[in-house]
Amino acid sequence: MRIGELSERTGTPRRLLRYYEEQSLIIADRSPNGYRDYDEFCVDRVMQIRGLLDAGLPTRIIKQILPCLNKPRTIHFPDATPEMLAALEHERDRMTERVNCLIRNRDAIAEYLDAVRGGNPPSTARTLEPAGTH
Amino acid sequence: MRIGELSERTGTPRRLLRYYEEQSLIIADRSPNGYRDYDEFCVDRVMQIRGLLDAGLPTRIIKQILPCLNKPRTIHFPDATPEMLAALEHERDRMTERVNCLIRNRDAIAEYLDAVRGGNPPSTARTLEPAGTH
DNA sequence: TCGAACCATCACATTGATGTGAGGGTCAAG
DNA sequence: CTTGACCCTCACATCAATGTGATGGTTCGA
Repeated sequence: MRIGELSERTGTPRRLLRYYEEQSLIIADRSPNGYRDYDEFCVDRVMQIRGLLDAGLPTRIIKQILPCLNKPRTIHFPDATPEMLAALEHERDRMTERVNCLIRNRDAIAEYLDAVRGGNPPSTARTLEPAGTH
Repeated sequence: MRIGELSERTGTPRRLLRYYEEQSLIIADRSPNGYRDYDEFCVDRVMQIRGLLDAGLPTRIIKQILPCLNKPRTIHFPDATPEMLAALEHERDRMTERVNCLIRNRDAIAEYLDAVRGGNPPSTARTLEPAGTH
């Protein structure tokens, strides 16, 4: 499929698809005329990239992570250097922190909304502390 | 406390503390000499801001959210317009999506790491789909 | 009184993720 | 053959979150 279709199917501007390619997040074959030719698989891939970006990960990290998230990853383990594994562990922990922080604050918002709309103010004030971002 | 101490205690560059103030995320009194004078409470506040920023929320949104997250929020409900409540709901849902996406991908990384280090490859390949970011 | 260590504002630079447009090929349908 | 809808590659603009430095005021201890 060409870039226009991928763009429509993923809701992603063409500009960004080219950008993701430039950042080595996706690869595209080229038709003889030079047009990008995307695999069907790219649809999921792009959605995943957008999700990770939206979750706050930079492309640099996503590029590292993606190879481990490939669907048939049972087959070939990429060349996993110790440094790379350490980086992954670190990123996993950062993501956990992020999740906790997000959940805490989201719940606070939800609680506030419930209180405002339910008419009964929350009984106990809750203290919020974001995860330490060292 | 002055900006230096707040900077140290929160691990945040002074530049950013001034920036957060410019974005109306924190407020500082001024000493007669013009120095910023921060309340003790600002320490938590700044940590929270950093957590939210790190979680991917822009300052514009954080500014909207923060008033609802104040500790003694049992006392005075801010002027909650319907539009504001709707915005909060929307943001709450976005945060939920974000959380789900992060968890999915984090678990995939964790599973990969476990597999690599445990020596036994994962038995079932899992398909990952990020939350639709409309 | 002088210097070190604070603080202030202002302003320009950078980085990552994007927007936008110019200038120019490809190709199918009319 | 021409037109419209694609595609290409630059390349510059923007926006938010930061870095960095210039220039100068305040405070305090040696």
